[in-house]
Amino acid sequence: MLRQPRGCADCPVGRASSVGHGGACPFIDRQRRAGHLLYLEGDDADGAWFIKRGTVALYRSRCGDTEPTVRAVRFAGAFIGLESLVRATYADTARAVAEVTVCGISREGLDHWIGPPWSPARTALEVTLRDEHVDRLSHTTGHGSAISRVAEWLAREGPRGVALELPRQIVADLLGMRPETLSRAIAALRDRGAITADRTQITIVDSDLLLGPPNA
Amino acid sequence: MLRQPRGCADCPVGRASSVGHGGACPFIDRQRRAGHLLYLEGDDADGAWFIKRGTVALYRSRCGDTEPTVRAVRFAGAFIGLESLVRATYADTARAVAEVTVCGISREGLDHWIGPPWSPARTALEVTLRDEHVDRLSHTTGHGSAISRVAEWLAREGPRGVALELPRQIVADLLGMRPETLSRAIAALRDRGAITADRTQITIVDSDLLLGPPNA
DNA sequence: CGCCCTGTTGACAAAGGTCAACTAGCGTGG
DNA sequence: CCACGCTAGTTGACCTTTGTCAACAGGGCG
Repeated sequence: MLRQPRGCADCPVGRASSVGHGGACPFIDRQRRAGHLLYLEGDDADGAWFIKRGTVALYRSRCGDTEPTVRAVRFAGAFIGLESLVRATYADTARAVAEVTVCGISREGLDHWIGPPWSPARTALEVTLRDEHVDRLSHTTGHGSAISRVAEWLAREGPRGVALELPRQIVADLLGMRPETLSRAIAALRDRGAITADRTQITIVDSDLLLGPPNA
Repeated sequence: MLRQPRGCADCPVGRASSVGHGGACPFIDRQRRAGHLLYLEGDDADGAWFIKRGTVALYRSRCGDTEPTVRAVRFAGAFIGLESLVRATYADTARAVAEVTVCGISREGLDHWIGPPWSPARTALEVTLRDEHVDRLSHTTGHGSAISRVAEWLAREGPRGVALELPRQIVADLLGMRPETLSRAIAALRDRGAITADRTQITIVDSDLLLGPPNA
């Protein structure tokens, strides 16, 4: 049996690993200083962390253009990097806000720890992680003009046909704007030649023009 | 063995329930018409659904004041109401956007299906659901003035001491505003007498004044 | 002790919210 | 089957809010 750091029997991860009842926790704890970069958005998602002490900020950049903004903060008791289970790359950049203690595990270790594929809990976890991820994409937090948010959303959801089915009121809510503003943004993209749109459907004509010129 | 609807062997939930290998899926499928209310924010969270066909919109109201807005949309293959595992009440109102087929399960059934407490996958799922929920609270999507968003955030996070530890830049990102705007909002709340604040810490003086008069 | 970084304050501009009028499409009922 | 009315969406005008740019101040760390 591995020597476990003190307190692991009280830690949710330790408990789930039967620490104190003959089990060994596969997570390895480390100290990181304030500002330490845990992982970078877009890097290979090769592991996850459990935060034992301290605070971690999750940054995400919008479409690669501007500098990333904080999309969430994680405190002691949270996991970060769990997208390793369902994605090839990290969805965020994780940085320690203050000094932290994090317990890390490799992707393989995580895969093994979580248990067999198609167990109910793992299935629910994976579906939740995937949904959470696409939510975040829509939810480009206010930053960016209404037109660019609509354009990014269309570029992402258009191919899946979603734009055709959802009422404008719901789309406006998702993008954090008023129906009137959405209508104007759609009109602007139509004038730009990127889409054709009437009040019942939207078709992407030119993907380059969609995201291309915010300055036109 | 229960009779399973066709296609359950291909459904993630069915697979996780070993349908086709002697298992029975505890979820029961139902048809619901467009606009059907599946559950209401604040109601007892007494079960979850898996969306087999169609689209469901999740609405959430801000602090009870205005009418709810759509915070997310769930498509076929998603779960809704999984917060039954970690919360006493539903966090959102779920409404069918178009005609849907949803497979429902009671809270007890879900608890049993997900497997024993303190299994690794269930632990990770529960932590993820809880974090997702608090994220959503911060993430009051743009709607509402800067001052009211800051006030709600302070009212929620202040007691936990979070406001004291996070740098303003991060708080501003979380609330979807610029640091300058955050600073002005804090100054306005200080002038209102709701808080005392200098550049290193914030103390709530009068909770009523915080959320109370948006018209003052 | 001084520099740098974070936060604050001010003035201005622009983006988006609000209110109102109008139109198209759809469902309902005669 | 057609007409009516309702709801969702569009467009216009105006105004508030917030973002932007710039200068400044306080605190912490070297």
